Amino acid sequence: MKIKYKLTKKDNNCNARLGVIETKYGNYETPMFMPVGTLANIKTLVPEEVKNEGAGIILSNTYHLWLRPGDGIIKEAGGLHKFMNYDGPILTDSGGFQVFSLAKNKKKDITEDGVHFKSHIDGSNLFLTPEKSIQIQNNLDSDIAMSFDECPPASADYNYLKNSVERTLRWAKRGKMVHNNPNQALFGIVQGGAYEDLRKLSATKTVEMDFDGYAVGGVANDGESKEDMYKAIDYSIPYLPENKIRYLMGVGEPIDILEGVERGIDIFDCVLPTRIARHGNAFTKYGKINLRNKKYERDFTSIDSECDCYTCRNYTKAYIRHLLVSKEVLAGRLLSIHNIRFLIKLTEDIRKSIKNDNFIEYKKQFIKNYGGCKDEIK
RNA sequence: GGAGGGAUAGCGAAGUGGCCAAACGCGGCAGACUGUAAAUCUGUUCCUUCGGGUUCGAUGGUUCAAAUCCAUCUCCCUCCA
Repeated sequence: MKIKYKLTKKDNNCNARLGVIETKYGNYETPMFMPVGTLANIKTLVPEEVKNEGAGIILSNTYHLWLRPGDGIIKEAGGLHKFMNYDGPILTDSGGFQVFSLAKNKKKDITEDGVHFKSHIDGSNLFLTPEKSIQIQNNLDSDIAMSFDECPPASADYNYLKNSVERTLRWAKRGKMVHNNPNQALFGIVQGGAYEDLRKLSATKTVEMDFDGYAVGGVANDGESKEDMYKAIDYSIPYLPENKIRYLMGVGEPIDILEGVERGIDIFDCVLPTRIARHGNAFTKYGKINLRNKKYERDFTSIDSECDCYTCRNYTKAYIRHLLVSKEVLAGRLLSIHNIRFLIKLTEDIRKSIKNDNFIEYKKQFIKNYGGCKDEIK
């Protein structure tokens, strides 16, 4: 069955909203954070561990799985869910972002037909098109497929963006035309940088094609300012229908999630919680902390005494620091569990606050704690 | 007893008259990370009141100038008796 979205409540003071995503795996409330498992795994974790922290939809990636092991193999395995043992909803990114992130500073050729670029694995020539991306995602049999878009750098100028937006619209149409998996939702992606007219153009034209959901893309890229990112959302949201999911791609800083929710975003994904975990950092309500720091050497308390994650219930900062300093993989695992839980708990609290009509107050309080008084976490 | 080799910053290790406060690696300390080429990358690591000060086993010497040359001493390693 294809996922369905139901809007259940709109906030009185801003664009924040509550919703439910109905799937064959169960119902999931939004706003929601989706952990990223690019290569058919949430790095260092097994599905049970991700689910135990409250995860619903997770992400995986067309480009990476196309190259390795190959979407054909995953199809043979019975689809991505079976292949990776995740019996929950999976959203697959289209590969558009990889063209941007992998081929950055390298040879790539974006044509009307598609994108020629080089494999990050062996340098071989690759050609990805909107149709190909949809076909791969069909083979993966994800629950939500994303349109193949161009994700231009934040530094792109107006003219470049305009052409890019128009091409991405044509790509979206082509992808939609070949998409024929009745159990798979297909989302369109709004581009246009921080320009109001381009976002409007991209959003209205994408919505005209009638996708199952809409994403705001091209944000949080290389040195983009926060203001531009918020503008990108503000300029897109007014043109998106209320009864469809709105997805802010790639965003996962706690404050950005709050800003996104306030502007009307429903779902988020980000590599940040798992990446910074492997690099020794933990989210806390007082900001990010680096567990490798010497000050935690004899800190025999958990990362956050109020956190209900597996890691905080069982391990101390001193222990995690020891694992980090010793380069033990368990450190990255324990921190990934905590960080994923932190963002999921954040969205749970956000939902609660919207239910209680005090989202703006909740957001204000969260931001006041976060960033300010890091030492309180000790 | 004899012959040779060696001692360099927390550790390992380059350097063998000036460009040396001394490469590089490790260790230490810190930072970055937003649709994952990331269990990665970057910075920093003698002291300093940022003017400078004190270093290359120790002491003395040669020289305008010494981690680098000479002398003596201390310790370590290898080989021969």
